[in-house]
Formats: sequence, C-alpha cells, structure tokens
Amino acid sequence: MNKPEPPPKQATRIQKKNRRAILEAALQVFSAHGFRGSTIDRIAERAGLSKPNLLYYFPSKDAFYLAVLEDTLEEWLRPLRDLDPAGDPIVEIGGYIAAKLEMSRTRPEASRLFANEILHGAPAIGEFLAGPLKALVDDKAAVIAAWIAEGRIRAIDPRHLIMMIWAVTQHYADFNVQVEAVLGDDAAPARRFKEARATVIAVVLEGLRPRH
Amino acid sequence: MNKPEPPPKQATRIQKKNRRAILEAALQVFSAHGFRGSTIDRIAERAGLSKPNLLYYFPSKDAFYLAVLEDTLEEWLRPLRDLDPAGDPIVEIGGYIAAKLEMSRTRPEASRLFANEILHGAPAIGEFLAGPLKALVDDKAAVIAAWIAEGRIRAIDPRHLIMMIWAVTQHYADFNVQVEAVLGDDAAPARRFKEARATVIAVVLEGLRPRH
DNA sequence: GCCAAACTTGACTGATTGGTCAAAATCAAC
DNA sequence: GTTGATTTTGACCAATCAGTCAAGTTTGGC
Repeated sequence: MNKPEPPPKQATRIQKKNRRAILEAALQVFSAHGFRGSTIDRIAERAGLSKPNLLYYFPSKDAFYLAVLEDTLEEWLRPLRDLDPAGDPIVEIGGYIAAKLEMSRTRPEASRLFANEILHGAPAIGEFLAGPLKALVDDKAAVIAAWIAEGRIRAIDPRHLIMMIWAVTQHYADFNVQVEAVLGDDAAPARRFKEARATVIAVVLEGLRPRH
Repeated sequence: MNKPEPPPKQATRIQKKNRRAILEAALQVFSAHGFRGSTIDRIAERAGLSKPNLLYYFPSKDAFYLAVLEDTLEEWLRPLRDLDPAGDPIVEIGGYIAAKLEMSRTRPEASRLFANEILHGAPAIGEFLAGPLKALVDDKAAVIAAWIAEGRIRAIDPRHLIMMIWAVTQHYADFNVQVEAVLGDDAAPARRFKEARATVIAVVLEGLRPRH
C-alpha cells in the first residue's frame, strides 16, 4: 500500500545530518529563485548530495518545499507571540517592530520564502493563513484593542496596525535589492537597518502615542 | 545580419491590437505566476493567439517580460512624481499614501509583477532601480527634508519614510491573499481598503505632525 | 569479520516548454 | 482580382527537469 517511508522508527545520525543540510539548502534555493525557478539538482548541489539521494529523504519537490515552510513558520511568528498584554504598549510594540526588523536583517531568506509563497496565492499555506495565523492575529489584535480601550494608545484598527508592521519590517528583507539600490550602497547594511529602525519606530510609535 | 524586426516602419492596425492584447495577457500571467512559472503558451491562450504568433511579435519570453515591465513602470511611479514641493506636507504625503493604496487596489497585478522581479534580485530592472528610480527618490527625499528644515513635519529620515510608504501600500496588493485570510473575507475589499487607508494615514501622518 | 539494513548513485524516462520553420491564410494597395 | 507584404499556424526540435530504478557502497550491531 504505502512505500516504506525513510524514517521507519527513529531518525539515524546520518538522517538527521542530511535532512538538516537539505532543508538549509532548500531554504536558500527556494527563497532565491521561487518554487518554479528552483531545481532539485540545485538544492542537491548546495547540500553536497546527489539528486537521487535527496529524493531518498523527501518524496518530491513539493515535499521539500512544504518541509522548509513548516520548518520556518514557527520561528517567523515568535515575535508576535511574544507580544505581552501585561506590558507597556509603546514598549511592546516598539520591541515587536525591532524584533521583526532584526529578523529581516538576519534571516532574509525566510522572509523571502514566505513573500514568494503568498505573492503567488499561498497555494501551500493557504489554510494555515486562514487558520492558526488568523487566530494569532485576532488574539493580538484584541490585546491592542484593550490598550486602546484603556486610552494608552490612540484609536486605530489593530489588525491593520499589525499589517503595517509586517509590511514595513519585511520590506527590508523582501525588497532588499531595491532598498540598497535606492538608498545607495554607501551605507553599510548594519547602518541602514539602524536608520530604518529609528525611522519606523519614531513614526509608528509617535503615531500611536495618545495626545493629551 | 539582423532579422527583419516585426515593425519595419509603422505599426499596423493589427500589430497595435495584438501587441496590446499580448502585453495585457503577459501582465496577468507574469504577475500571477512569476517569470519562471509562466509559459508562452499560457500567455498566448489568454491573449487569444497561438504561441508561434506571439513569437512573431516579440522575439523571446524575455522580450515579453521586459516589454511588460517597461510598459508598467512609468504609471507605477507617477504618484511619487506628483508629490508637490509647494504643497502642504501633511496633505501631500496623505495624498501620496492614498494614491498608492488606490493603485494597489485597482492594479494589483502591476504591483505583484514588480514585487516578484525585485524579490528575485531585480535581474531585469536592476540598473533602473539604481539609476532613474534612485534619482527620483533622492529628489523627493530632498523635498521632504526641506519640509523638515522648515519645521513643518518631525525630523525623520525622508528616504526611509518613502520606503515605509511603499512597503505599507504595496503590501495590500502583493500580499492580498494573506490580508484577506487574516482579516477574514467578511469585510468586502472596498471596505478593507477604506479601513487600511484610515489606519495608515492616521498613524503615519500623526507620526509626522510636529509636537508643539 | 558478517550481514542486514541504511544509504548512495549513474543512467534512464517522460513530460514540459522555449523557440524554429516552412507553408498556409489573410490583408491591403493597385 | 492580382500581387506582394503581412500575419498565422501545425509540426517539429532541443533543452530542461521531476522522478525512477536497479545496482552499488557504507554503516552498525553482533
């Protein structure tokens, strides 16, 4: 009925090492070229393995892709999960922006992987978006709404605020080529991210701080 | 030496009609599937022509792609060009945000076409970004810097402000699937864009307005 | 050292797809 | 309507690429 599935009971040492290498290589290749633009051969080359060997660990190209997405999703959402309802709104939201920007700087491939997936209609993670992700956003939007109700930040639509923050922070990863081209490469990346953080945090937080 | 290039002197009636149909079809297909994910056959089908017929009008797949990009670029940048140095900063920037959001709503394919191109390193329009686009941004950043110098808006990095506005407005086109999934499809698109505009304009403009 | 399980690979297949070409159909000017 | 230029297409080619397979090599427990 079913094939003897590579990991029958426990992952062996070699399996662990190779799966890790494959997922890392797949992330690099998929994020750089998109799903259709990536080839198994290229991932194999990058992972230092042969193509049939990759297909020994994962049954198909789709399987690589799905595995990489799953592997990266949790990490990607952690900053939002960490938004603390008990904290100070300005500190929490500022910290969230900083954390997302930092992630865009250190792990741009992950951002680009999702960007490409969603840009093309999220064929692989559509249900995830409408399910767990929506749930998380609803949850955190409620937190923000509570802050508004307490008069601690100005009254704006919390879910669109979250969209704004995603948009701005991920922009620096997804469209890095454009950012570099437009800003000039005279500014080192680290410096550029500092400027970005200062600007984004200044505008958004000042836009949220209530007038008295 | 060179092939007899389809348009020898003047574009004929049929040429005009078919070129237009091809570019429109190519925009739809390229923006939906990316360059690698698109096939000439698919563009042909959408344009109501045969594949060899498409290749009679453009010499290669790259040529379609380049033509569509060029065809769309000017329109895409117009709102920024229209930013008026003589106007009121809050009105001008608010208007710019509204115009970009409106464009994301009415022409999301154009936005996704560029998003995909830039996401993958802007192989086709790299020099454009570093040339004319940078020049335009530098120009408008100077306008904003002047407003800051006059104390009419708060002191933030003008070029990162432009990045922010691009990021937020284009997000609603590029990642529309995610926005819909997360916000729930109960809200009609038109309504969603109104909410987005209200939120973005409120946060950004309030973040820019000088304190007294 | 032996052996079964785990791992690896060269050589292949079939489907897709960018692009060609020669012949056919259509158009436009007279 | 004749004719030359323009437009259209079916059939084809070559390259690319996902996935297979049977035969090899390595590993790990004994």
